[in-house]
Amino acid sequence: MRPTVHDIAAEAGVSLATVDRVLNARAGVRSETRLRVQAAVERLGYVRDVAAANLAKSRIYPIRFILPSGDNPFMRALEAHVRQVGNPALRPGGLERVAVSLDCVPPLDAPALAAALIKAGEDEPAGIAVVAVEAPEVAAAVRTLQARGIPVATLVSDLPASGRNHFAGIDNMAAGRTAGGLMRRFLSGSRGAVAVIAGSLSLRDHRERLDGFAQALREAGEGLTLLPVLEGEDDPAKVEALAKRLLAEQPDLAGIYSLGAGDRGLVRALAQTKMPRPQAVVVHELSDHTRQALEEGLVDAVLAQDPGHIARSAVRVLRAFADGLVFDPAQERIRIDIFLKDNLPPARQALSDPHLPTGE
Amino acid sequence: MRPTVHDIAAEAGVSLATVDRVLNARAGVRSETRLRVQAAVERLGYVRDVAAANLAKSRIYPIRFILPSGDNPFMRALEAHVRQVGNPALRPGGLERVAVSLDCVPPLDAPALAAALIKAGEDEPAGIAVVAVEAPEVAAAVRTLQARGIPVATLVSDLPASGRNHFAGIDNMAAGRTAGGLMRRFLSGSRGAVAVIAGSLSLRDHRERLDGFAQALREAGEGLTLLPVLEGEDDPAKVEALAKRLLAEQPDLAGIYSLGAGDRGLVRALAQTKMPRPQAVVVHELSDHTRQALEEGLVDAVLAQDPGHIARSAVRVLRAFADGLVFDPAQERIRIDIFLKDNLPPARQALSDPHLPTGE
DNA sequence: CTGTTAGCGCTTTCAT
DNA sequence: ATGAAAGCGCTAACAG
Repeated sequence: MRPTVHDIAAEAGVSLATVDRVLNARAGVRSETRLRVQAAVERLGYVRDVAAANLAKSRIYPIRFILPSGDNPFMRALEAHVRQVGNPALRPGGLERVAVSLDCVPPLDAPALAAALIKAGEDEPAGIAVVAVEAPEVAAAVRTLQARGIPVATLVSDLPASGRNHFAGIDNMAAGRTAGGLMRRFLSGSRGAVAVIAGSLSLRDHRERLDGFAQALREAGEGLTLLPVLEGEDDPAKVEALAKRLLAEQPDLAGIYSLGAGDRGLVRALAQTKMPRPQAVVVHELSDHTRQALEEGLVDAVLAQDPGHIARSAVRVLRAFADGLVFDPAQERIRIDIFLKDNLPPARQALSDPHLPTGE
Repeated sequence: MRPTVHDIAAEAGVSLATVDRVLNARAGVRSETRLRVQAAVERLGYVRDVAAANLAKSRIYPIRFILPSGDNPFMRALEAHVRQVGNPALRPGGLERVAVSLDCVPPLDAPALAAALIKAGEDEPAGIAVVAVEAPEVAAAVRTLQARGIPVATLVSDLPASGRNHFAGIDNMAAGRTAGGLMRRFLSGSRGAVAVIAGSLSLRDHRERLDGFAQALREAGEGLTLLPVLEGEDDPAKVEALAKRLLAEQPDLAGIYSLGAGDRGLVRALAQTKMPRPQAVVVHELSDHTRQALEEGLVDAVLAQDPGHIARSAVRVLRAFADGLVFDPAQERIRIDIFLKDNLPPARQALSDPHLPTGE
């Protein structure tokens, strides 16, 4: 059996309450006593049972998520996962004692986001997770929250200047480089123009992907020229218009890298065009549309990040920060997933059947 | 507040003990009473607090892992992660109440594996996780365990015929297809021979990868011919010898797919050869050697599965089976990771610093 | 500064 | 067939 507070109380010759005070670094213990307790902890190799502690505290962790509204499929998938993480009926035994609430604000609207952050902090949640827009007022809001002792994690798009506690998302520079590397190999030897369609360069993730991609393509040094970036504001209609023009007016178009959302529009343009299609098309995030486009060969690779992992990870990490505990960075690293036609995951999975207890 | 057993006892007009009996499907409750309790559960939307239940039961889950011994770097990495999952000091608040023990048996030795399985089942563990070898005696051992009520999960290499409760590993057929798809694109247009180096075809994962690869290459229909499979027994020295012969005697060698272990040998052969190197080399699993080979351009892509994820997932799933609980299949799906030079994860990460509690 | 005591939500004797 | 009461490991009043 693992040692308990009782064991270390006995070992140190003090009461439970004193042990608890030392363990939780509360004031009001003579330093000599504290040392005795700490020695006992060391000697017995005591490790706190966090589940029991939380039970005793009746502690629940209120965690607020702030996501962009709108019909970006990735964000809607993230929202669905966030709601699921917060539902105890859906994950008994899992991430417990968390009360998740969720707020959506219009995308790309920094003042609205900053206001939502401040409001989210008002009732002292255990942590706040937010898809950031890179703007001074947002960074200021994050700093204000942290000053009030509320841990903040950015999701998907980072805001390092704010000093946020954690970023749950992929390394977007690496993602851009990966896209560039794939494009180069898919285009091996051929010459031509490569287009990039972004959502908005005021999103840090989009800027970083662009930088990484440009870098990888430059290194290629081959006959590939990078066209000026197009911004489609993650809007399928705008992206479609941009892509149509591109296909019509750029006869030597060899590749397209779509690093934001709105791929529905791109896919439509590709499906309808009468011009020869570019040899390599790389997009971001798995959705019904991109999945189908991959299967049909309209798209050659999808770079993705797992929204379920992001939601769970954000909760775990914020909880760890709230409690002053360690977490495992390897487990919380969000992978850059590369999907080809051949390794597409099954479309959608529900919870496993409950395995009835033996006896029924 | 979520309803507790007290609430449902009051609602149903019975005592705590009776509620507990119904909740745990234990005998000795009149069916009329049972119905009353179940109705109360429904009405109040009661969900059991698993953490509290485990605390009350003082339950710990003894889980046994059986892995192949030897110097296969992937298996050693898996072993390291398994040991970490079982160490409460390393993951406070995480996967708690699990006592992991680990046993290694010689690779590819079915009788030894079967014996180890039977032995592992002797003291009634909560679950057993095993890297399977496909052999009748192993399947029989697994069935014996299950007949005794012990859930079994296979890791990495599956054994579906045994009726194991769960498989924690990638879809190896899809992995093979993915390798084939990459190879085709990397070789776009060129003609030549493609070699496959496996470990042993008595490992189901190796056979499945081979099948998927062959299938993808056939579909390609281009000028690529698949050479007869080589078996290197996952041994670097043997793999090196095979690869050297291949490089020397196959002048039109366009690609190599190494789907087992022993890649150290392959990398050495590639580094030392004076012949032109094949245009595309795809291997499995990230290790110091394959990572470096990727960075140096000796290898073009690494397919991988995350050993940390496999270890954690196996424990979560076995625990869910032991308790008759649901789990989230999407969370437990092991991804086929594709690593290129550009999206290599950082080499190694330790636990995050403990965030000291406020007040100290 | 330190100790006693009553619970957190659930399970488990032991009575009835 | 059902209930009362103690206790899992920890925290939180409230006394001293």
